[in-house]
Formats: sequence, structure tokens, C-alpha cells
Amino acid sequence: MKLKREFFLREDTLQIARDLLGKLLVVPTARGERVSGMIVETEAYLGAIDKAAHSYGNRRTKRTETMFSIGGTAYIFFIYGMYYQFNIVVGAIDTPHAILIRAVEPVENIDIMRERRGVMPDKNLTSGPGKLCLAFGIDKGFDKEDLLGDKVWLEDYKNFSVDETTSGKRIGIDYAEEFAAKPWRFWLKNNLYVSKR
DNA sequence: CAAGTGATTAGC
DNA sequence: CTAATCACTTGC
Repeated sequence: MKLKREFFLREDTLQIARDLLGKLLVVPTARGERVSGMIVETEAYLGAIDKAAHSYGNRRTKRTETMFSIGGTAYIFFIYGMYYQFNIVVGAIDTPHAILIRAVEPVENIDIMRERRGVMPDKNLTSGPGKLCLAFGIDKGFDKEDLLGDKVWLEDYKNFSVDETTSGKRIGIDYAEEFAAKPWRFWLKNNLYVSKR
């Protein structure tokens, strides 16, 4: 079942980031084939107070504008001249919190992901934020897309107990001073598709 | 371990 | 306008 607006509107962003583990990300192709994967790794970005967030201090630019949308909106940005990153805006309008989807486990139409990614072991298909965007065909055209619409959405899939998950510091944000060490990255223990490093 | 790649941003 | 930076990936 598709996740409802209320799921994304809750105030506890860290809780939502953990709750997203086990959910299914679905992006249908133009021909209507469901390409999907189970979320296995997320990172929370707490908007105004978080020095690692693009929206730190409520910084409002052309790019960060999307983060001020209502919870349940897709936030896509381009990084390092090559890769897109898929984020989910959460919370009320003008509360610029977002959750980066760092890795998923392929579920439906894995052959389409293989075509898009090229020849490589399946465990490399979606085990990183840039990789999963390539495998799912997510680009800037998905920015500001409503996750309750029919272009990209989330569904209930599996439930994991808290002891099957764990958390740690976020990746690639060493510039964020006292926020660099916050344990705001969440992942499933023993899952092959969690990003390496 | 280093290079690659170009949008985005801040600062003039 | 310019230059530095970057929530990454791949191949040496």
C-alpha cells in the first residue's frame, strides 16, 4: 500500500528516517513496468539547525527551495558533475527537513536496472545514492515531484524491529563541524546493499 | 588513492 | 563575472 501524506508530516525526522527502512521505492517505466527496491539505508538532514543540510539556517536558493515544500515531496539535486541524489522532504511546509535515500535492495524488474547500469555484480546496482538514481532513472525531472502521485512513490513492504537496524555518522559531510558526528545515518544490519566505504 | 565532471554558490 | 566547492563513483 502506498504511504500516505501523514507518514511524511510527522515532526520527528530521525524517526521517519528509521521508519523508511524496509519501505519499497517504486518508479514505473514509460511502458508501465514497476522498477522497485527496498530501502536499506537513509540519512536525515535536519534543515535550519543542521550545518550539513543545504537548508542550514533556512538558506533559501533556487536549489534548496524544494526542501521548503510539504512533506512527501521529492528533492533531487546534482552533485560532483555526474550524479543525482534522491531525497524525501519531510515535515510541514517551510520546515526544510529531508531524508537522503542512500541505498536500496533491488526487488522488481532487476533486468531493467542492469541495462541502465551496465555489466556488474548485482550488489553494485543500487548500493549508493548516485547508483540508485541511475538504476531507477531518477534525474532533475523528478525534483519537486509529489510522492503521492504516479511518477515515483513509496509503499509498505517489510517491517524490521529496532534491533535489526543500526545508526552511525553520515557520509561525506566532514565540513559540518559539530554536526559531522551526529548518528543520523540509519541502515539495516547485515544487508548486502548498504553502501560501502 | 586520485581523477573526473558541471551545477551551484558566494563573493567580488 | 569568477573561482571554489561538492550529501559520489570508478578504476588505477
